[in-house]
Amino acid sequence: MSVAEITASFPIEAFREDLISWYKDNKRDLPWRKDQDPYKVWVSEIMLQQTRVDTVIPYFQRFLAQFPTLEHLAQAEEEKVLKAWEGLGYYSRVRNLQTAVKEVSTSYGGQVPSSPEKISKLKGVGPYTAGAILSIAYGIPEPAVDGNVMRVLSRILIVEDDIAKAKTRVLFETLVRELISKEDPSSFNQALMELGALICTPQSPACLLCPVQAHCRAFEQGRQKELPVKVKKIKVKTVDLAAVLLRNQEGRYLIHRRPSEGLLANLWEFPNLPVRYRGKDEEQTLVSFLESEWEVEATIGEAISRISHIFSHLKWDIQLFTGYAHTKGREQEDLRWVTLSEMEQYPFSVSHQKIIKLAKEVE
DNA sequence: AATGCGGGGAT
DNA sequence: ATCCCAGCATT
Repeated sequence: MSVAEITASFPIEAFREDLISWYKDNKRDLPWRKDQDPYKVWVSEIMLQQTRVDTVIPYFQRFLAQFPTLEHLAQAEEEKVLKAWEGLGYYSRVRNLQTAVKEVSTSYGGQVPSSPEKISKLKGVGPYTAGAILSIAYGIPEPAVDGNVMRVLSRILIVEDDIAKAKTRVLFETLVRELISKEDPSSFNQALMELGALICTPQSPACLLCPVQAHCRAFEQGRQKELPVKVKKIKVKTVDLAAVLLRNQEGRYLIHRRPSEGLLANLWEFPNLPVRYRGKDEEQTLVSFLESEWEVEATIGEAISRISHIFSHLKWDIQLFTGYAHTKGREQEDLRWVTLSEMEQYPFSVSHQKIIKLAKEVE
């Protein structure tokens, strides 16, 4: 959806007023809200990156006591600065902050720049932090889109783009440029974040207490819990497997039916097993496995292929061997010796279909 | 467009 | 356990 489509028929002015007046009445009394000193705003915004307000408060107070001005921080020993950050995490934040503060001291005469272009060049100042400092310290109507803002606006306007994607943040920045109060951009930006922190929370938003409930499309449709859309990134784990194309004297191949539950349930496959370390005697592991599992005596030949197969949540890396079976092994419902043409009747997963294809090429 | 980077609170 | 937090730099 385009920005124009999203904001069509949205009562921008009423939304602004309801949001900002709620903010002014309900905002928390936080230590970095005592004045608009750009240095203090800056420090607070860096500390608040991926870090909760309650965690930041004591760090902010100690840090400002120790480094009360930009010049104090610029001239401090890095080790002292790191010590002040100890336990807060993401330590590159504070090393970048000191680098940037030194830059401001030498290149800008100690004045934190007030243009988007210049402030964005400072180390550690990304799109969010730039907008936050510009709007809060200088009253400049720039968007400051963080996780709160994307959550709140995705619900109010029903934006279904995946907020994990980088370009979605750009979409929200464009939206905020339309919505933001030109009279009080500081309150507007902070109000969106405050709303996200206090009312429009991730799991169970307190819609009945929400000052902009009347403007919220998600609430109207009862969809607030579906938003924002965020595709969870699953760390794809690689599983190394050794498999064997096992042939007997009749030219038949051994296949096995997978368990009735779990991954690829009831599909057929070639004998295989996970190997802990790639290259560590897969052959002998296969021989032992075939013997103990199915009483098949086998000789493993050469590795003929490497098959990679990606699932949604894991990746198989299969090393395929040829093999010759001396015995038939235990008769089982889930174990069969079949010819290549008979094999066509059995369901295989794609990764094992790749093995069939290889078998046909070998024959 | 992904990934690494810290640590902790809420559910 | 999992999510997510006033994100950014690097690749």
